[in-house]
Amino acid sequence: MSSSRRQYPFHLIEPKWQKVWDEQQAFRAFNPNEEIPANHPFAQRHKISGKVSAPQLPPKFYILDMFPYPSGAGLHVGHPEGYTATDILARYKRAQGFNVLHPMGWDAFGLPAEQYAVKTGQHPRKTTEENIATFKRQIQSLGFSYDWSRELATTDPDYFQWTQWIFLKLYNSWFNPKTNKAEPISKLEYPKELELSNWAKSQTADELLDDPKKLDSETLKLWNKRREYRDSKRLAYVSEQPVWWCEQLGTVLANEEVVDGKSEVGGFPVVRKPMRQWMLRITAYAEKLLTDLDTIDWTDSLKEMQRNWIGRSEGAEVDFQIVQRAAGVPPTDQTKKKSAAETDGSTFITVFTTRPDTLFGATYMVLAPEHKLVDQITTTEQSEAVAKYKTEISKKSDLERTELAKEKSGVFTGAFAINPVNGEKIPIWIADYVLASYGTGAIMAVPAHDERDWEFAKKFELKIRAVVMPPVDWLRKNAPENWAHLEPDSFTVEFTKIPKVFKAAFTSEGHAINSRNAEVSLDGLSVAEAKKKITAWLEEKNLGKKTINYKLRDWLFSRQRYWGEPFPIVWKKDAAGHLFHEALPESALPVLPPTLEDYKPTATGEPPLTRAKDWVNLPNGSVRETNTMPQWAGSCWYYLRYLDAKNSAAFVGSEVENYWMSGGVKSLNGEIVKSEAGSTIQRFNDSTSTPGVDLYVGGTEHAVLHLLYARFWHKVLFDLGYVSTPEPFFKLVNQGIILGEDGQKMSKSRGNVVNPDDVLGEYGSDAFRLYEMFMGPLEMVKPWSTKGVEGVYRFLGRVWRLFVDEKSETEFEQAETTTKAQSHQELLDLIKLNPSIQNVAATPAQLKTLHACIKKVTEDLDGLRFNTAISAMMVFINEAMTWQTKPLAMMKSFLQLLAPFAPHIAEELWARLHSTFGQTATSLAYAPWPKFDPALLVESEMEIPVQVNGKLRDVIKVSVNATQADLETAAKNSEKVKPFIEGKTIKKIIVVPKKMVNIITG
RNA sequence: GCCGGUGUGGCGAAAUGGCAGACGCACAGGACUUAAAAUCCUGGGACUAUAAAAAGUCGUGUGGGUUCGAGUCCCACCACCGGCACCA
Repeated sequence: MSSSRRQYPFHLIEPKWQKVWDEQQAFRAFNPNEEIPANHPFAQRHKISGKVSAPQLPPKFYILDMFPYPSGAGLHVGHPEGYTATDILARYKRAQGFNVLHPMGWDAFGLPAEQYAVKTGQHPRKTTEENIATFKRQIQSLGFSYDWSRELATTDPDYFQWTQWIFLKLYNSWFNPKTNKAEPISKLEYPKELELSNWAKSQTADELLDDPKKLDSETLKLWNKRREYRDSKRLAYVSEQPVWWCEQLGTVLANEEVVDGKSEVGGFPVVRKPMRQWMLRITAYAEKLLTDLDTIDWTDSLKEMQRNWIGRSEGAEVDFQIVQRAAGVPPTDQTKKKSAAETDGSTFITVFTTRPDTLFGATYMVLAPEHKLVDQITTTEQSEAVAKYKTEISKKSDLERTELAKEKSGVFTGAFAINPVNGEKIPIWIADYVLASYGTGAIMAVPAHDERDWEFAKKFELKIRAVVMPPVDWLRKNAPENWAHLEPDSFTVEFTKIPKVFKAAFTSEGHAINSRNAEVSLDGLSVAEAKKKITAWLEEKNLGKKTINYKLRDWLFSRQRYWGEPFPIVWKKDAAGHLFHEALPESALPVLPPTLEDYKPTATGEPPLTRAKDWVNLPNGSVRETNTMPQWAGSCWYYLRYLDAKNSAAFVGSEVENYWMSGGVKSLNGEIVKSEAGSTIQRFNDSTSTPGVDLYVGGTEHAVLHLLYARFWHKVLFDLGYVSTPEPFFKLVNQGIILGEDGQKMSKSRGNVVNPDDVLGEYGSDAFRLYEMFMGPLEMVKPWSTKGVEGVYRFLGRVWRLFVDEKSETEFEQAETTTKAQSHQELLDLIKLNPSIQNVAATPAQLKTLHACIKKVTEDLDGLRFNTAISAMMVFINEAMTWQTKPLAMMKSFLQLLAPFAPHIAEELWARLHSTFGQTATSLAYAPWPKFDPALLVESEMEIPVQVNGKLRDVIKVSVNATQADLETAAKNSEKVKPFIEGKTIKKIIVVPKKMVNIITG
């Protein structure tokens, strides 16, 4: 990099002020009833000190960054983009008088540290601590106003004991559909057949288990059944099911961590493998997670991503009776109803459809190859083909199964089902285009109105019947030849004339045709009407019911890793040898992981923790759970721990939680409103603070992972009464990624990675911060430009020279290169204030320039438009450069505007202004934000554009008080306008007061 | 395929329906300097015309529309970016 002349001594200024802020603890945020030192700038600004309760504190403002994973590579230029935005806002809100909470911490569990441990044997904790130290140094060198007293790392036992504590809450809760919220498992109601005898009720579980002789086998059986029932209801439960297993990573992964059939981390192949895993019942919250999106201020695209991920579909479940069964199984009585069918297990297949209106067009059925009824219904003749197909499918990766433009495949089972609306006997197939994991794993196929069913039916020559009326122009294109000539009238009324097979699937909406039986007719109804009618009929006949399905699956929560939170769970055996799990008591927290010599994952999927035999086997004979929690666990609630980071008695104190998340006492005065979706949200009477985190900034990569998981945990904690808001993050903004200088994504292989340390060394942190914000709108993707950094750096140089005496700066520079003995402060003291700054009154023009700038910067900060706020300050400086005399008060105001963006240079110049004029400087960080005076912005004259027929011809100067008539006259008299209106009739003159004049000629 | 977003000078970008291109970069010319760097001043959308100026025409992805007036609103497309994708 070029070693051009330094614009200003940022290398002395920046460390100086960072040290001052640190010594003052200037950015400590104070909790209710926390001791506020009288000499703290916050105390002085708000004239409070000592222990102050929530109502006496200023209003809260919680500004949060997505905390980083401290990788070995150190900070990249993308991190400070969001951090700078939040820091500017934090400083701005502090100046406005808010009690600002702006914390930072470390999402420190994770694979890289563990992989490094596998390679070198170095404990992941050591690697993690080193990386955190690097990250912290880099972040601190940027002068962010974090309250470091609240720093946390997810790997600290003091932290993760509460992560484990929250897991216990999940474990010990269930979702009560009657109250629509999570409740303690102790309140679970058991079905009648599982009720205990009075004697058994009087015993504790341990008593029963300790002395199996006390138990007759019936009681033991019942006890086990009750446990099974209870365990099946928990929000954290164990399930043996096919999960994503990644051989290379040696662990299972959540759906959200699998992208295109590969692991999101590392891009390794994943395969489906049935394993016993911990799951979290996020699906119970699908509806709340969806509807509550309406109550929070996120971007549409982000909300849409979450909506898509949750994937709500309304439709119906329909029961199809099986009429031909595998050899050796007697045919069932076709008149049997569902309830009877349930007990014999296999006479009905239930499908899910979003188009029950097309039920009359269902000409075959398809089951997923993994569907549990497949083997039972397959006929002897077809059993070989079915078995072969199933084997083929199981070998395929999911990527191969979902490959685009793949031809449909499938096999007939030999069995048939009865279409309940028309009694038709339809074949049952299995095919991999039906997914076992969605809906019921079975579909009714309506080839006339579904692309996939159409393709399948064409390939295997299955019956196709149209039951929805397409529009005429669609018919002209897609009806068979002998129908193509028909005129529109032929199609409108007589349904019998409609061709039953078209040349393609018609999937849009239309009126129903060919859809009636003796009891019900859908013919002529719209899709919506037909759905309603047929669903009602199905429900009446006990053949089906209205249903809602979600794409969202329960969250696979265990990993076969070392470097994660151990589960606070042990496994025990009862007297009959049944294995069951049990929660450790809260007093056993934190459950620390053992130290291992070998951190390697095992090929079998046995977690590495199983190697620590002494740790795993407890003296009482029980065995520890050896899986660990995923990295997302720690990030699900860190924003709550910041509120009360040192609390050893609770994950967060309730008074503290209420102040920061609900505005403390303000929430009591606030309005409780129902959202459209019916959930309760809190709004405050004053519009200044909002429920939850007021502003959360981070990358879009967390749109469906972290942000969905954290909302889920928060809602559980809300239901259980531990937090006071239903949503954690009120406003959320995604910063756009920063590309390399070549417009490509930054990567080592491209060699276009910009190292923040280099930029800081060359231009200083104020310039770096300013540039990150000046590049463009926060949310946009934008390429890095080193020349652009130089541009804002030059701007800071101009600011500096506006305030300091150039001669004295030359002396300073000479002193710096020659006399090494002087301290930094002594060197800085050589620089004197620019004599053109004087304690005089400002001219009206100067005031106007300043107040225009205050207005623009204030409004832009409120709208997070940092780039244009910086432009406004540049305009001010360009103008101020031309002034002979610069009024002191004005220059102070400008520094206050600059301070959130470039805090070091602003503090330095602020201190100089005060000392030079014999004033005492209080910290700029707490100086009240300047207010603009609209009266000063009013002009006496203004320039008005004059158009003729919409084309600009002149700009005239008129008095602001000019009437419409004045404007008309002035416009017509303009020398430049005259040639365009001479000899023409003026049809109309449009005058927009204070805006423009438009003359329309004939 | 579906959903969301974005298209404006050489580049990053700015514009409550009312002077398109603020601000910055790059570039060009000038001042200062032995010279360079740094700094300061000036210029600039394209095209036509001109010695120069004045002036004119066109111009915000494309094509329509609404309006006295459209980058901005409406309709139909195109391109790029992001997400989802055999979810019945």
